[in-house]
Amino acid sequence: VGDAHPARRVTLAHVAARAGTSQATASRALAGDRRISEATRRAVGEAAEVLGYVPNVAARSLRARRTRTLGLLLSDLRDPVHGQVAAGFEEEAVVAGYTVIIVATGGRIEEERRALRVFVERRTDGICVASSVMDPTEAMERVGSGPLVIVQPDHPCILQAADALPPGTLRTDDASGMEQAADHLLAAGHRRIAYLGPGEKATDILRRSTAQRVLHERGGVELRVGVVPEDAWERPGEVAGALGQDPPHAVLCYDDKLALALLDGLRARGLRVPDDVAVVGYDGIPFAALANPRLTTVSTPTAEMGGLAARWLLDAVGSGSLAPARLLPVALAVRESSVRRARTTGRRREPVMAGRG
Amino acid sequence: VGDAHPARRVTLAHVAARAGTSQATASRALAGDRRISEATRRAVGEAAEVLGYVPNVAARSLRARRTRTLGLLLSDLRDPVHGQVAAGFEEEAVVAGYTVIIVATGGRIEEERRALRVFVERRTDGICVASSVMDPTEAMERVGSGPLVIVQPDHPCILQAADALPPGTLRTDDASGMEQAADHLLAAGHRRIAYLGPGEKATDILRRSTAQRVLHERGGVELRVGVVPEDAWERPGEVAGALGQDPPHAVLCYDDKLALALLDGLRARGLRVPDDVAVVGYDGIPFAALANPRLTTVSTPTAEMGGLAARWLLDAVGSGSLAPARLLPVALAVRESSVRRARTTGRRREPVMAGRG
DNA sequence: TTGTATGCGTTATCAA
DNA sequence: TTGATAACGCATACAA
Repeated sequence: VGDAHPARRVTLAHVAARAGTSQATASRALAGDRRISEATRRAVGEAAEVLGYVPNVAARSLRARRTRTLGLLLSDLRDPVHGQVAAGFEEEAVVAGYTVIIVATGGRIEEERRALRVFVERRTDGICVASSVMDPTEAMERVGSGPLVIVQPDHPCILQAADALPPGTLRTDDASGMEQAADHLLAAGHRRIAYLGPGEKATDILRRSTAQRVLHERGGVELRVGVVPEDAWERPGEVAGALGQDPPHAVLCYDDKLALALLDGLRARGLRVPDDVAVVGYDGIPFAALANPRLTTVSTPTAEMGGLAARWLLDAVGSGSLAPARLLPVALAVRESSVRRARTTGRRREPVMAGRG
Repeated sequence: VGDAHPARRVTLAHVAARAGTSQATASRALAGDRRISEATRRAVGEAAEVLGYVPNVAARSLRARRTRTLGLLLSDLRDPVHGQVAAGFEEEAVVAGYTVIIVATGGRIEEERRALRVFVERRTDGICVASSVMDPTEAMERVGSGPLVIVQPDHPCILQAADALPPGTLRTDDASGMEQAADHLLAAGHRRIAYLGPGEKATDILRRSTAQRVLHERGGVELRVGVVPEDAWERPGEVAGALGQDPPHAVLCYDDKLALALLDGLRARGLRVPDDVAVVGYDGIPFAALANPRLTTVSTPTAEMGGLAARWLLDAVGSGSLAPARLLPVALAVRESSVRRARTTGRRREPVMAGRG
C-alpha cells in the first residue's frame, strides 16, 4: 500500500489504543452508548481529546448508510427570496445536527439535473428543490427513493392540479396573494391596471391569470400585460418602458425586485407613485418596506417555508413518509405605494404624461 | 450482518458483474482511464447506465482521501452581501466540480466553532470563513492542515497589521472606501458629519476611525458618532433617532442596510435627503441603486470576492500553498443621496428641524 | 460491560 | 489491458 499522503490522521484506532480499549468500545464510548462504563467513557474521551481525534464523516456515512446531510437546490443565492428560504432551511437543519449542501442552478434545467445528481451521489438523506423549473415527476424519478420536498415549483403543473399535488410539495398561495392584491386595487377605484412579469415562468402565469380573472370578474376590468426579461429589474428604465406610452394607473408586479425597479423607472419618467401610478409588489422582501414610497406587497413566509421544508425532510428521514402537499397563506401588506395620499390636491385622474416621455 | 435497510443499492460490483469485468476494471472504465480498451469501456458504461448506477461519494472520499467539497462559513444567508459572496463562491466551486457545504453562524462565535468542526469532520478539501468574528489564528488552529481562506475577517487584528495578514486572507479595502466617502462629503462642503454603525465590530471600528481621521486631517471636522444595534435597520425610526435632536448634514453609514433604513427614518421625520441630510452607504448592494433617492455608496466586489476565495482554495488543493493576503479595491458610487439637487431654492444650510421632532 | 470480526463501496497497488 | 486484493475509517452483529 502507501498513498503519497504524509499527513498522519488520527483515527479511532489510535484513540482506542491510547485508551487501552478495543476500537468498538471506543466507538461506543464516543457515541455516548449507555452500556459503556463511566470510567472507560472518560478514558476514551480523554484519549480522543489529547490526540485531537476528529471522526471521519465519510467513513461513518459509508458504514451507517446515512449522511446526515440535506441537499438544497435553488436558482440564485443572490436573490433575497432564495436567501430567506435557504436561511430558514439551514437553520432548521442545523438544530437537528444536519449539514446542508447548496447548489445554485440559475434556473437552468441542465444545472438542476446536475444538482440532483450531486445530491444522489452524495447520498443526502433528503433533498429540497426550490423554485425549480423541472417537472416534479422528473425530479422524483431522479431522486429515487429518498425524501424529496419541492418548494414553489415553477412548472406548469401548478396551473392544473391546484391542490392535487404530490406529498412533499410546499407552496405559498399565489392565487390568494394575487387575489388580495387585485381586490385592493379595485377597492381603491383603479380601472386601468397592468401586470408586469417575466411572461414565461409558471408562477408568473399563475399570478397573472389570477389577476386577470379577479379583475375581470369583480371589476369588469381588462388587465394590461407587460413583459420584461427576468433580469430587467436591474434596468429600471426598461421596466417602466414596458408600460408603454400610455401608462396605467396601477401596476401589479410579478415580484418585489421588479416593483422596486418600477418605482425607480417611473420616477425617472416623472411619474409619481402612488399619485400617478399605484404599484404593488410580490414576495415581501425586507427592502420593500424601506422603499420610498414604501412598497405595498404580498408578503410571503419565505424563511418559514425553508424551515418547514427542512422539517418535512427530517421527519421523513424518521418516518419514511412525507407530509401532504401544503399551501402556505400569504397576506397583503398595504403600504404607501398603492394608497393615494390624502394631502394631495384632489384626485386628478387624467392620463398624466408629465416628464420626458 | 444485516442492517435493516431494504433499499437495494446498485454498487460498482453489480456493474462489473453485468459488464463481465472485474470491479477494478469497471472503476477505471468509469473514471475514463486511458488504459482501458474502448470495448470494455463501452460495456461498463452501458451496464452502469442500465443498472442506474450512481457512485457513492462517501466511499470514494474515504478511499481517495479527498472529498471534492468546500466548506463556507458565513453569518447570515439573508444578508445581501453574504448572499453575493456565497453565490460567487458556489459558482466558482461548481465549475471545478466541487460541492459546497454552507453553514450560517449568525455571527456567534460558538456557532463558528461548531461550523469549523463540521467542516473538519467532513474533511472538506478547503474552508472559507467569511465575516467571522473569530480570531484568524484560532480558525487556523481549528482547521488544521487544510487550506483556509478568510474573507473579510471581523476581528480586531485587521486594525493593527494592515497588510501583514497571513496568506489566504481576502479583504476589501475598507480604509480606502471610507476615505473616498469622507472625501466626497468634504468636497461637497459638509462639515456637520455623523457616522452611524453597530459600534463594536472590528469592521465598524475600522470604517469609523478611518472616517474620523480623514475628516479631521483634511477638513478639520470632528465626526459625530451614533451607535445602533446591528438589526436596527429593521426599525428605521430608531436609526434616524440615533442622530439625535440636532441632526447632522451628512451621514456615513456602516452599511447599505443601515443607510436605506436611515433614508426611511429621515423621511418619517420630515427631513429631506439629500437637501437636508446627505446619506452615504457602504457595500453597494443592488437595492441601493433603486432607493429613492438613489443611494450613494461604497461599491464592494462581493461576488468576485466569493469567487476568488473559492479559486484560492481550489488552487491550494493543487499546489498546497495559499495566495498571499490581498486587499480588493472598492469604488465610491456617487448617486442622488449625497448630491444636492441644483433645482432646489439655493443652498440653505441652517440647522433644519422641520417635521415632528 | 467489552472484544472480535465483518462489511459499507471505492480506489489504488501490485502482479499478470 | 486487466484482475486479485488490500486498505480507507467507522459502526455494528455477535460472542464473551
